Amino acid sequence: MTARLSTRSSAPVRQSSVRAHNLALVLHTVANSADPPSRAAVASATGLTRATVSALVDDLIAGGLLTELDPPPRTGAGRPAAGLALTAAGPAGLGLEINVDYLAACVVDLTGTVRQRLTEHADQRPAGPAEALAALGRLGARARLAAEADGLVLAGAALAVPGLVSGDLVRVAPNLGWQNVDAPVLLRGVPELADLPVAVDNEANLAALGELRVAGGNPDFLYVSGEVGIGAGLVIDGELYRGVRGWSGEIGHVTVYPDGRHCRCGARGCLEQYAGQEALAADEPLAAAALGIALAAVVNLLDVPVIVLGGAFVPHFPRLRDGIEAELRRRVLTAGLAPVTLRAASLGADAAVRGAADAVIRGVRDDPAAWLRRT
Amino acid sequence: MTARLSTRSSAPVRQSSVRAHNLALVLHTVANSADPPSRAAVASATGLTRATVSALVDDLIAGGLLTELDPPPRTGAGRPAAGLALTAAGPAGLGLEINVDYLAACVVDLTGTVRQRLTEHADQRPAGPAEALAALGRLGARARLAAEADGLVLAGAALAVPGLVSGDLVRVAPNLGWQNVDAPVLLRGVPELADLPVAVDNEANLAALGELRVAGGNPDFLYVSGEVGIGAGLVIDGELYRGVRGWSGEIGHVTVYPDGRHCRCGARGCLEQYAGQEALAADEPLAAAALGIALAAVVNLLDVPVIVLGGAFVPHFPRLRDGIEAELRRRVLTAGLAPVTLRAASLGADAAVRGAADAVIRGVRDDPAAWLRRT
DNA sequence: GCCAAATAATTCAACCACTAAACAAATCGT
DNA sequence: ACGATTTGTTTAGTGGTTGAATTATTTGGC
Repeated sequence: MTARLSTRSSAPVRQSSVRAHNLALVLHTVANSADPPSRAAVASATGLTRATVSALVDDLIAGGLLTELDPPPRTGAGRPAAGLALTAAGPAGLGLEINVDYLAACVVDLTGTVRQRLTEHADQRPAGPAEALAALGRLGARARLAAEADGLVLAGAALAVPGLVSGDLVRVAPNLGWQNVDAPVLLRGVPELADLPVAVDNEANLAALGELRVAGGNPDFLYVSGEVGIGAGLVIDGELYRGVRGWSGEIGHVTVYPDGRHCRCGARGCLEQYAGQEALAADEPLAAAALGIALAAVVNLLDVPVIVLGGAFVPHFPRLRDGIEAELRRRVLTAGLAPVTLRAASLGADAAVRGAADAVIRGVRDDPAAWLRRT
Repeated sequence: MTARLSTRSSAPVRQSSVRAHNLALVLHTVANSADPPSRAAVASATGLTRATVSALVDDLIAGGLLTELDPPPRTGAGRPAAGLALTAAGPAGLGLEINVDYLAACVVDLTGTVRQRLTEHADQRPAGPAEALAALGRLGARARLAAEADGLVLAGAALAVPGLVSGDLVRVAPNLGWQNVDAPVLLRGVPELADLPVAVDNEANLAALGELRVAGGNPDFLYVSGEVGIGAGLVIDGELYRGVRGWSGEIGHVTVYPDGRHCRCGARGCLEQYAGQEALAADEPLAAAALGIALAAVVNLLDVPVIVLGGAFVPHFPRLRDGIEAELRRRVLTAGLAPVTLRAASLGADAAVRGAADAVIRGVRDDPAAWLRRT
């Protein structure tokens, strides 16, 4: 079975694209193998010939993305295989997060291991964007130095923000009081980060990516993040769905009770009013029902088989679970055909920073050819 | 700019995949050009060289997908260009639709022109699946014969059903009273259709595809179909999103009033109870508000910029518009940043059959290499 | 009327990436 | 010690794209 290339892309395909794709394919295969696979194992897993895999692996080793393991795992007859693994001392991603009451930075290497982790607790609202991001940049610079001392090379950075992001611009971050902030420029004002490409994304989106990495299992789920507001990251087929303008996942403002409580967004009956952090802290009895109603809408619309509750929902999960599941059973049309799985996130408060760092190395994994070209 | 091949596909890529992709690229370029383009124009539009385009075009002409226009459009100095266009007498798609009170068949050629159109009005519920599909098959056979008399060759058929479909199986079609019907097998029971590949999909999904073709413009929209029930087809980046199990788009059972009217699905307050065909016919005052609440949820979750109301909503659109838009302005978080466009469908009752036929030729357009290989 | 300029399309050598098959290397079992 | 077995590399061959040169066909100036 040969691949159907995505038709929508209106760019021509050359031989070099074939190589780029197959490099990524080999890298993914190695990354997703339980044990370090041999070149031959990769070949049979991918459908490429051993000759091709050898050539690709040579490139990946030369580029510092793969390593040949020293003590070859020996099994049965035949020439012993050389095990392949992702390089730990290669490209790494810098994750950054700003939120109402803390800053965080985190470095993750190609294998997904967290190599550095720094946090700074302080109210970020009074400082304003320029100052807060400068402080975050300094935190990131410290993490970078420490990581580079370990032999890592940063491939880029990603910033998690609690707000709406278009492209690289933070359009609105209500809880920070920000509007139209060009975060990458401000971050790169810190000299030690000046050379890094910086991406910006919504906090819930990146947290969802973090959960995807850790959960490992299902590549289709909705991650619901309970912070001051409620946001959601939708992962479809292992890929984050950001929406046309990048403003998807605003589940906190889905209407659950049309004539209900007034919300700070101007509407009435938003989910946030019944299941936001304040409502949860007040032991709000309607929280589970409200969540169930909103989540049932998501499942009816999108046929998502798994829902992951993260952030502030995690400690409340045991209390909320039954109520949510009851509403899902009742309100999801296809509940009888296949149940919806509900679970708590496995990552805690650092899901977003970690997801941000993950997003960077995911970029390297998905397009290793770009990394090899870099020199 | 060379293409980033989709990384998710875990299949290897060979040179033949490159050709397959570039064949599709050339075909799309010709299809989307206002005037019949020359090979040179296609080359500069795609980024391929003229040599490559010539070779690809030769294949497409030999395979009957493209035609060289006879009277070459002359412009300025230089050798006159040979205009390229999709072949009208080439592969065509057979669309089939079964609904509560009618059967329909329709043949669309590669250029998107409807070449045959047959309808049969009758209540399909008493007959049962086997008989209803046999009747539909006979209707399709008549359309096929007429089309083949015009020199068309059917590339396949697609069937639109008002119900939940997994793979090729109709799991539930409540309004028809069907359960677990293997529609392709029953349809191919009609000898004249025995050789056709038959795909099955939800009626709203296919109607959305039909609308995509006709609308031409925006490749991101939600199509909401008001039939006996309310379904929705979500088109993202020109591609239909079907959900993990194919059960997306059940907007009719999104909750709008949690303690509202009882719905036949067992839940309370479903949209269908306030904006279904019956409610519309009864001049239901809550219809616009209910639609607005449900649609706002979709936009908050998915950031869809355009909503198209089709089916039974079309005649009621002028009456509903203001009410829906008011709710959207109020309840969509990003309404202030960019408005949501609401419009009535441009296709009428035949959207689904037509979309079904379109889906078939879309398959040919997206993978012309498969068609060329067929012989 | 003829030649130059211009544009379209084709031809051909070179290149790149993959395949298939033969070959080399390294181990196990007897 | 030797064959069986499996891994990894080498080499020739194939398919597909590129780029430059070539051929084809028109317009416009003199």
